[in-house]
Amino acid sequence: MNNYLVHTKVFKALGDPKRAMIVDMLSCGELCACMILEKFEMSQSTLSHHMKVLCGCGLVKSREEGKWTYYSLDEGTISKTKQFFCAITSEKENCICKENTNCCKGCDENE
Amino acid sequence: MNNYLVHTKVFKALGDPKRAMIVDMLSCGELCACMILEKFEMSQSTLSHHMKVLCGCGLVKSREEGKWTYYSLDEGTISKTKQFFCAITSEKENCICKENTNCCKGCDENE
DNA sequence: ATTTCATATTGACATTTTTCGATTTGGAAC
DNA sequence: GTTCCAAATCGAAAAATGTCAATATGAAAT
Repeated sequence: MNNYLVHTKVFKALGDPKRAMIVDMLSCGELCACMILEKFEMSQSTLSHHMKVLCGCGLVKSREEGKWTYYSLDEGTISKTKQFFCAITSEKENCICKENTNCCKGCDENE
Repeated sequence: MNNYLVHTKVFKALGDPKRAMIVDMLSCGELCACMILEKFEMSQSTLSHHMKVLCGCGLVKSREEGKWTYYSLDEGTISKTKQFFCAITSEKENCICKENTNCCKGCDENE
C-alpha cells in the first residue's frame, strides 16, 4: 500500500531540469563527472551534489576508476519507475481510491 | 533542445508522496476535493495547495460544479510525460551528450 | 439577505533544497 | 614523499516548499 516514497524520490530527482539533462546525457552511455561538468555552467561542488541526488534515488550508478568517477543509468530503476508511473496513472482493480476512509494517513512516512 | 522545464515540472509535482497518492486516486475517475481530503491527514488549505501544484503542471484538470470542484487526470500530459521519460532515458541519435561543449548552459531558464 | 458549506487565498513559520567557495580525500605522476 | 588533479564534503546563504490557522470567496439553501 505504500513505498510511494521510494518512487517519488526518483521523480523528485527528475524534478530539477539540470538533473533531467544529466540523465539525458547518460542515456547514451557512461560519462565521468568532468565530462558532464564541461556541458554545464555550475560549480564542481554543485554537480557533485546533483550526482549524489541522482545516485541516492537509484537512477544513476557510479563506478570509480583511478581518480575518475564514471556515472551511468540504472536500467532497473528506470523500468520500475516507468511501471510505477503507469500504475498510478491508470485505472486498476485495487486502487487506493477504493480503500477505506483515511487509508492514506501516514503512508508517506519512511516505509 | 530545451523545454525540459515543462516536463520537469510534472516530475516535481510527482516528487511529493502525497501528491503521487492523489494522482493514484484520480486514476479511476474524477473526485471532488472533499473526497480526497477524507483520505488524508492534512488541512483543507494544504490539500488545496497540492491540487494547485498538480493542476499547475498540467497533470490534473479541475471542473467546477456548484460549490464543488472536481479533479481528474489529464491524459494528454500523462502521455507526453511518459514520452519525455522514455526519451531522456534511452539512447538516441541527436542526444545532448553529442552536442557541443556548454550546450546546456542556460537551457533550463524558462523555455 | 442571511446562513451554510466547499474551496481558495493569505500570512506565517519550519524544513528542505540549491548553490557556492573553501577544504578534504585519495589516486597518479613526478 | 611532493605535487597535481578529480571528486567529495563542509559550512553558509538564499530560495523554494510544505504546512497550518485564519480569512475570503462564492454558490446553494433557507
